[in-house]
Amino acid sequence: MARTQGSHSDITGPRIREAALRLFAQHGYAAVSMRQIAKEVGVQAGALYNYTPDKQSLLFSLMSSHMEELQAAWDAVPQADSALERLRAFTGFHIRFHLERPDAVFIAYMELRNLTEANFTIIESLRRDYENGVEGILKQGVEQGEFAIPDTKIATLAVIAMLNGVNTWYRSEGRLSLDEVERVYWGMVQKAVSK
Amino acid sequence: MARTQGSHSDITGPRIREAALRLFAQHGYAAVSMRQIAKEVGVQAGALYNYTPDKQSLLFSLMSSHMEELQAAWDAVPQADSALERLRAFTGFHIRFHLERPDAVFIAYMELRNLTEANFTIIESLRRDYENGVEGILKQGVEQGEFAIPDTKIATLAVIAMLNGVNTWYRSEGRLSLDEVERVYWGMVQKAVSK
DNA sequence: CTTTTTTCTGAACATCTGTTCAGTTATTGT
DNA sequence: ACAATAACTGAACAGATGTTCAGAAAAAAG
Repeated sequence: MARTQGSHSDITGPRIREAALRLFAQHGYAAVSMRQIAKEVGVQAGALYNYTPDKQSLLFSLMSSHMEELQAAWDAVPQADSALERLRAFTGFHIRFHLERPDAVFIAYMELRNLTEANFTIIESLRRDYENGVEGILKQGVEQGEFAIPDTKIATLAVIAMLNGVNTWYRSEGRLSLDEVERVYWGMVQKAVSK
Repeated sequence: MARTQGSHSDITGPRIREAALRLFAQHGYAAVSMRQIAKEVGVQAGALYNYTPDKQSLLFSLMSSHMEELQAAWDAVPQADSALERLRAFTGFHIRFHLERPDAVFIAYMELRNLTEANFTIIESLRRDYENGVEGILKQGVEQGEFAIPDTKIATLAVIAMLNGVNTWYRSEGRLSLDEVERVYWGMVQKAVSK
């Protein structure tokens, strides 16, 4: 056998990325073989190499796509004038964006150590850009006298870490709605940075 | 060759655990081979099996030891009367304990997916015990009217997630001392749960 | 219908994987 | 000094690993 019925790169390509994303998130990059990914897609392992030069590039591509989508989505959110309102918007955005992509988020945080040095540098830079955006809000709030923050860098990381935590426990069938989760977290974030 | 000069289980045993801990944290459980661990210790791979029945047991042992030490250390901290003071003590304890064992902490959070189902259940149970202790403080604070928390379960996870974040950026040679880090985080935690 | 291009198979590659175990040496006990 | 035990080696095992590639079949283009 060779080319199969209905095969098309527009279909197989995305399916490979979806399978890799799910499997990497579930078992870890190192624990997942190219043959497992191929099997999930219904294809032989060799066929994957029409879509990625190697396994490492596949991981990097998934991570950089995620980080760029994150940044682009946040850039698209209209910014209010007051720092408080901007921070509230960020809290909601971050929670919702991350809950929509648990696998990608998981990989972006857990598989950094499996990137080559060059690829790691790139992903880290993207992450810093995103963090700097948040720190900008906190700095603005301090300047305008809205926030009381001894160290905006730490506060940035603390806020993000706190919000990321939602991914470890939230289940859509659970006790709380997305709106309620957002409200509870916003309450804590808002108080944490206030005077 | 066979038994080597100066070999002793009291020495080799701990060295295997240390090597495994560092390597698992650095590259991930699945990415580290028994031969790599053995090489680090200066021994052949077969010798490891005098100290662990298999690789999975080694991982589980490292994780459960960490969780039990964590719980024991927290139990040993004298508890104040007021919830506010207990929460302050917890904040300091948690930050310091975690910063002293970055590798063990990393593994305990990242390698859950590489545990067998039975082992996962045990580790999860230990983690819940620890979390319940924190939630107890928050509940007490709410009852005594010291704290304003709409959902103590979420707040517990949020506080822990925020504090865990310190491990991702803190460096002992860095800008801030441990005391300063503790003070900054306590400021945020305290405000986040207050009225 | 014929040609070209795209997509995939299936086998092969060298190397690595966790684990077992008979045999060998160092240490400990008598 | 010798016997018993503890600690380790080195080879072997069956199978999995990432990656390459000639060839074959389906789809698209002419």
